Amino acid sequence: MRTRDPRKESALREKAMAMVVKDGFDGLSMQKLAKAAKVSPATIYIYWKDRDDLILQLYADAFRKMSEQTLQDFDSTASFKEGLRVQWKNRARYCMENPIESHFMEQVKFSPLHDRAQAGIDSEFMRTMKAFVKGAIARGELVKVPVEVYWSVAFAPLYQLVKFHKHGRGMPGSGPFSLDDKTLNTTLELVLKALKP
Amino acid sequence: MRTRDPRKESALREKAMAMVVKDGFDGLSMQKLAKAAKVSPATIYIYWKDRDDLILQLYADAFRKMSEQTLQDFDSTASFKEGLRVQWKNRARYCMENPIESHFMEQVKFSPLHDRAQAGIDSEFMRTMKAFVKGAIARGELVKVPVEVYWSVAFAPLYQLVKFHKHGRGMPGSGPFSLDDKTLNTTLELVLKALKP
DNA sequence: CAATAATAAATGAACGTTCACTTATGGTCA
DNA sequence: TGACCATAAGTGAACGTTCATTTATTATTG
Repeated sequence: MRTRDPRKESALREKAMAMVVKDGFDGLSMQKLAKAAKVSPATIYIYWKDRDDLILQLYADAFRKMSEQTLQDFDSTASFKEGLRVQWKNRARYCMENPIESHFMEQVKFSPLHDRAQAGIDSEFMRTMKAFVKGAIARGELVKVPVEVYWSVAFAPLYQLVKFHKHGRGMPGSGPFSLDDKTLNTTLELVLKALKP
Repeated sequence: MRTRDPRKESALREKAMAMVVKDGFDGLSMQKLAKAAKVSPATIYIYWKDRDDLILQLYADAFRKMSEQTLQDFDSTASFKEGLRVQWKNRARYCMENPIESHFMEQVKFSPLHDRAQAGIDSEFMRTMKAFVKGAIARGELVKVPVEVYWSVAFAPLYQLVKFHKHGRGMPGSGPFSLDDKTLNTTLELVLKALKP
């Protein structure tokens, strides 16, 4: 029995995400992907059922990786402030170190595939995050608000900063922008201020 | 000389945005669009140069409308708090009253077309927003931070709430979610707290 | 009548996917 | 050890369909 060549699969994964990031989902054609990864179009269908299955699996794997890295060194018994700080640092680091993968995730998030992509994921991650919020509220370290309000205030600013960074510039008409530790901390402090009871 | 039928153009505009919202940019095919708007495919090319031109013009018009509505009743001499409140209310109202149009804008924003789409826009809107921020900082009503940090904290939470609302549910695994005035105000208060010096 | 709107039909290219086929390899038996 | 076989990996060319766009022609109106 012939064995699979793992380099083929990883080449396909890499090129597929790069194509989506560069040209959107329109830009991901199976034949162009095959050419970019130097395999036959038919080979893709050995690894994935079809185009959607490929995208969905790429998303699921990226999500798993992002989740793990975001909760690295996260101590659920620590204070809210410390917990959120760790999550911010980790998430920012993940985005910086895996720009294509994280950009790809964002593309899926804002596509009609997002529902199906999220559906196939058992989210330990989400459960941990929610427990963190509930605990912090119970201990009086966090203003008592619906979880959606919390999420919007706690993380949306971070995502926006990362988006500015990825784009290389800030507001339209502004000069170049690069997300450094100082900017990240400044923003985190504002968010912590907002969420303090 | 024969005159254009404005109903054809508006049908095309409406159906085009609806198709992008429903199925993403993959889903916007010129032939399907023609069928949906009950015109010949060739008719589309009377109104727009090509597919990209169509999308770019739809975006430019939507952006203009959004800008106008966001700054409706906005008084640049009022306090920062009141100014931001007006902007939030207006923006939220625009999104609620024009769900397809605003969703379409978001799709463009997260697509590779975004740069070209923004490039063709003379943004009076952005200039007003920036002047508002600068003035508020100068008057000591707003914490002194880079404009990107301000933007991330001041508006990203609003966009996230609208996204939850459009999606009809909050965090994955949570129940239904609907953005009401109370939730909007709660979040705005948190943001104002964050941005107060 | 001149000019433009609007169309039906057609264009070649690109799409996702499959088919018929070849190649490589771990296990089996000598 | 080495020949052989079953099995899955991998391929190039082709499938029918749909894509964006154009062409040739007709319809409408200032």
